Amino acid sequence: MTSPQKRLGRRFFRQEPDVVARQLLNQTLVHIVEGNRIAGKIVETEAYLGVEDKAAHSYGGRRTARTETMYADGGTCYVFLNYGIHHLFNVVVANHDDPKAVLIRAIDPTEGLDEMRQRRGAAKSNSDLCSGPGKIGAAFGIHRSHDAIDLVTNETLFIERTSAWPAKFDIVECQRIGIDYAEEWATAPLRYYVAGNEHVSHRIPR
DNA sequence: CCCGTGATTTAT
DNA sequence: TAAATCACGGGG
Repeated sequence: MTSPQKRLGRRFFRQEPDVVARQLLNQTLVHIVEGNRIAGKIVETEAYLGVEDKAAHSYGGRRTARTETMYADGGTCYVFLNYGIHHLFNVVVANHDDPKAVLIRAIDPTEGLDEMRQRRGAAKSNSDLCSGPGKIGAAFGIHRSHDAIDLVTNETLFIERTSAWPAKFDIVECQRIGIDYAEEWATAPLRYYVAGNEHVSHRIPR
């Protein structure tokens, strides 16, 4: 059962990306598929700062068919296909026409593990189900038809508040993954994860 | 470590 | 119209 007031609302998502990225840790992503709840706690995120950030799709104000969603209001979800295979789930933050986002990189799965396993196929252990952004897209059954959905009002895809702020756990900050092309932005400490959590993605930043 | 994958973007 | 790029993951 999902009470509407348990969900994260517009005010939460209309903050800056580094703030939302930190505060999303231990909140719960929910996707209802054919009446079943697929859910888990977010344990790793990355902030993408918008027009100034060379790692962001919206760098320099780039506005194309794909990046258009980044210009939507905070709370909209931005899903894009990466390397031709992986569907990456992001949350647009800040305000309309200010193209900032947070990438959800790892989740501690809590509900619907059997359905996740069916979609992930090869995955065996729980910590292999959602320990990376592409794995999350597969495990949660998220694809490009979910792009531009409003997480604040949508009936089947949303984020529930399961953690208070300030957080009662330690947060590790380090550089983001897979953006070596981004020059001085490649080393900015915009990746956040729950310290010691076994579900974070294991790739080491160089 | 290396490489598939294919839509999107950018260069001719 | 063609080429390059890429918020990754799986198998060695």
